[in-house]
Amino acid sequence: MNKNTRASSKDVAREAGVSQATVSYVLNNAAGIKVKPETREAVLLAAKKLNYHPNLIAKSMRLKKAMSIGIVSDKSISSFMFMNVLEGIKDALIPRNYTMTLCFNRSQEIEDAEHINYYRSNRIDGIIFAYADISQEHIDFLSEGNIPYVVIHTNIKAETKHLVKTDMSKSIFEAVSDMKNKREGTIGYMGRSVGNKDSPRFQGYISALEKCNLPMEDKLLINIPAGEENNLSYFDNYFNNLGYIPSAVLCDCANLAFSLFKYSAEKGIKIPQDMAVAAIGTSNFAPRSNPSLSAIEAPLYEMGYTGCNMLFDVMKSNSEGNVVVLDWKYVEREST
Amino acid sequence: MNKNTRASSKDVAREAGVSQATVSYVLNNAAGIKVKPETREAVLLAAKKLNYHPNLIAKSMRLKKAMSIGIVSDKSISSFMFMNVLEGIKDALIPRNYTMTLCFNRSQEIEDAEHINYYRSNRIDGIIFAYADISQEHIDFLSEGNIPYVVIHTNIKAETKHLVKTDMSKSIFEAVSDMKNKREGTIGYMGRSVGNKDSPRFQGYISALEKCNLPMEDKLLINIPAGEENNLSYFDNYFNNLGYIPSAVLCDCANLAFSLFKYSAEKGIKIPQDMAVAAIGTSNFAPRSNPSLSAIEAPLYEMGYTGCNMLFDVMKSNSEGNVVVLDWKYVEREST
DNA sequence: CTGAAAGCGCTAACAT
DNA sequence: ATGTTAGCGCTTTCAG
Repeated sequence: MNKNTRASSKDVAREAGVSQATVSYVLNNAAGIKVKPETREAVLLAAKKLNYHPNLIAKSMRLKKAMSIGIVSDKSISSFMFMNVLEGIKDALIPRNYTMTLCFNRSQEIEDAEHINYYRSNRIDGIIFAYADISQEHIDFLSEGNIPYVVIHTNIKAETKHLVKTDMSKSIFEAVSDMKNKREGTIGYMGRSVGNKDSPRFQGYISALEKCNLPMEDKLLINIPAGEENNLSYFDNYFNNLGYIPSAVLCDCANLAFSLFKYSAEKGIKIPQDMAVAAIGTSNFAPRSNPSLSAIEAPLYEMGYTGCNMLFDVMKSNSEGNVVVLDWKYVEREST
Repeated sequence: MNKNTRASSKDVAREAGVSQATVSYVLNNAAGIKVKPETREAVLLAAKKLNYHPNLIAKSMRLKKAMSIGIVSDKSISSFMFMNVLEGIKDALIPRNYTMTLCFNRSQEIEDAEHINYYRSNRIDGIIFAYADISQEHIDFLSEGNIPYVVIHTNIKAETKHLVKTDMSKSIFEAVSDMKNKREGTIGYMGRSVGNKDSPRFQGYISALEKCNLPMEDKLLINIPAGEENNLSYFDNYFNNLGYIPSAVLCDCANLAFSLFKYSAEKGIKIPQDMAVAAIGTSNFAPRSNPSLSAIEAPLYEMGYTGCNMLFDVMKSNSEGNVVVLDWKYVEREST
């Protein structure tokens, strides 16, 4: 394991009594090359005996590939989301024996950005922007420079040809109809997105109600501003104003639902018997709350996996462009 | 910028009318080598003209260094902490032109761990465990294998020779005496660590009280279990039981303090005029709350920076071992 | 002060 | 079916 005593493919060749080329053929399972079984065995044995690990820098050099991709993210991303996307990327990387190089985006100048530098100096073969804030200007720069990249984001403003984005309308519909099927009644909605024409969450709720032939009234809505998720008095107002307990409530983020759980426990409202609760949003706590939270969740892992595979397409064929839309998932748990 | 038309140092040499060696000397500011100013100029000009970026894979190969270090972390780490540690690592990496390779720790077998593989195949020169759960067995494996590593952690159980850890006692004392100096009275403590002999937070509070000659009573303490930070009824109990508003309260995590802010606002308790509040713990929200939160914070950036520099020592000299203890910092804001 | 040349460890024509 | 060999782009002795 000592750095200067590591075995090279030459050593393996000598040990196995074959040429270096044969070692390479065997160890890489080179396509279209036939190797006698006993030769193969000998090579494999020698490699094991010498504890041989191919030097990837040398391979990289020869192949003119960095065998690594750069990951650019945003400082503010939650680690839960980041890690899940990364897991997906990772699984797409493993079969290709690629690594992830973390890039920091500190410079204002695109030219000086770390990922650009890394690409130019052959340290990475392509770039994934995972939930990173990326400007149109930046994207254009990459396109013009022929730098392989993919953007993974749930709602990106800039126009880009290589994109993995998401759609939550189907899964909101799924959640709403699930709740409707389980108990007749009305379905309320709470959160910061109430009334917001541009919010896919709120709009998803509205059109789900329509499709399900459920009544839509202002009383069923309550706007709870960001940061007020833990303020239980909003719930008092909501139920007092409504005058009854609706059969279900959809929250536009998970924390709001957890807060509602607490309120309900205090008031003796049983979930899901008296009222079902579902949330739109991804949280690592959803499976562990009491009751566990049924939620409409971003396909984080798939976004990473798909995005990474897409990047390899771009790197290989210089793909013209590809926009993939992944559906969010309705994950049914105890609260509905 | 196109991959197959990138200029090499050979191209620069030809353009400048010098040899490849001279290009290398100039671009690396090779120590002990004198180059005529006009030659240097010519090289620099040619490099700029051809938009030359040295191929780091080739450099890596020649130098027999991967020029990257592996980062191993824990899935559960908060992104705020992770990112801050990473920033520190990054700043230690930049002057050395090193990159960060992200490692996932999925395998149960140490032998198969990604960072071990990466090291053996020359993809990384060393490993930083940043807030990662690492077993004694694992550390011993690294030591025996002579694999350069450093552990960065606030409280690690395993014994390790290359460690950056922290101490919060001084800064807790600082916070307590600051609050005492500002207003006479008693200083309470709340949180999950109350009564815990092994908690550096609670113990830090206890010994700070002693040093400051402040009274210590059970009534000044309240145990608020994890997950109950938003349950304001604990505060009711606390103040009712105590019978008065203490001059200050120390919370053992930031979220608890934010909750206390909310409670105080409802009850008309002015912070810091009626009661000062400080917290032990790192939160990105502390500077932005209302009032902003005085807090005892982990030196995240410094931990990363110090740990990374330490790793380079290990890689260079095979350092025998080094344990650095960094102090937490008392950051005074509006709430005290 | 600068150049020629070797060589890092690997892969892939090409030759046998 | 396997071996020979050139060469990826760089750094660095060694010569001049």
